[in-house]
Amino acid sequence: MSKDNLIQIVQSVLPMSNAKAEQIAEKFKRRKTARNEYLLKEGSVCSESHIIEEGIIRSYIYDLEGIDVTTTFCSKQMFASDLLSFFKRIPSKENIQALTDCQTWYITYDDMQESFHAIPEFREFGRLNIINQFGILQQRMLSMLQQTAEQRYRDLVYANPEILQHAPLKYIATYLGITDTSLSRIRKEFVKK
Amino acid sequence: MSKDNLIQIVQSVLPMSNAKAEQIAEKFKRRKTARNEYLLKEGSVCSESHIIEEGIIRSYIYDLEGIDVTTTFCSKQMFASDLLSFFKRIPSKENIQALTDCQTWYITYDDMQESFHAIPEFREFGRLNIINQFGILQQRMLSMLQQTAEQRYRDLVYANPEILQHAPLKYIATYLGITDTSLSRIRKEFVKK
DNA sequence: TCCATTTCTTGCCATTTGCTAAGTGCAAGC
DNA sequence: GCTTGCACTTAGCAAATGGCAAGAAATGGA
Repeated sequence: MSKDNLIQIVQSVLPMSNAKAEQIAEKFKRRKTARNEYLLKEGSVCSESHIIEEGIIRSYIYDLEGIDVTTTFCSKQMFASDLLSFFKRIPSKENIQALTDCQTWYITYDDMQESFHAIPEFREFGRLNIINQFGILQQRMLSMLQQTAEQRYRDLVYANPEILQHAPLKYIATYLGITDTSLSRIRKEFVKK
Repeated sequence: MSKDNLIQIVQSVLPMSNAKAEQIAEKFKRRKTARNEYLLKEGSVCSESHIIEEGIIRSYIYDLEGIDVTTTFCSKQMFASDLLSFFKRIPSKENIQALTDCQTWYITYDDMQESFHAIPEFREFGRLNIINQFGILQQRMLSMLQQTAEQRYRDLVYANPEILQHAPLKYIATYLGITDTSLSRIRKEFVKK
């Protein structure tokens, strides 16, 4: 029930003294979210940024034809929020939903903003988090440019096996940019090997 | 030769007084880069972040098979740098090269860092820039997930026609995630319509 | 100007992926 | 037990894309 986990996560993003890490961790509050509940619904401004302590979260949007497209899966120690909505204070196009029961640590925009200007280490911490998110997305973009759907599926299986256990196939398919039919075929081949 | 252009760009990212915008613009220096010259080579730490006043820039990396993959095209008013390398002070995997003669405004890491902690408006400006880059990448990821190569090409033609005029087909192809052969065929169909 | 190189197009065929529809298995609720 | 809905698989065919190779067109240097 202590914030030790959170403090460790903070220090893994940016090494700093325990005292400073505790000061930053103080700004976060805990929340439990039940399976299928939403952390954010499209149309509202994202006012909380979550760090996941336990559970699996999925973000998705509806495209022009009203089809649901998975934009992100998040699991332990990852950040879940719509950065664009959170920092620019604009309505979100994303839906963020718990795929399993979740425990998260979250900070509100107002608290973040206050700490951002008041605490130099928080500034660095915050900026680094955004940069890390950018790096993750950049890596994923590269995989879209270079790799086949099967390779992307293979990578996901090795990197985040727990996601596979909790997300239905159709969610994984849109995350990989293919149809559920194709993913089913890929998975069939994958089992053979 | 004045910094008026730059000041306008700063204010378009984050509305602020002329005085503040000038203060931020003061931190940037001008550079001319000749066609084919590099703003960054892989292996070195990115120590300058550029805003393009004139010209076209391409970023690319070599994948595992040594094939060159275009990660970004940048044109007027866009930002060119390897954010991961710039902010995390790690060696870059990217190469950033001028496709045409360019004029850019750039800020060094040290100057950025100093202003980031000293000037509240600069903090907001800097953070917003990263967020905007993130948003651009997110949008592009969506297009990879939902759209066909032809749709992506079509969007690029309308959004950045000047890139098409200066980048050879093979660069555009890897940017879109397809082969140059396929892009040639897509382009052929495109002309018909 | 001429040559060499690069860029782009095209054809042929293989592979991947999409689309539609049917069928199976499973779990929840009546 | 039965129905219903959902998740997943499978099949057949169509469309998109890739791989390779040849040749045309454009470019850049000497």
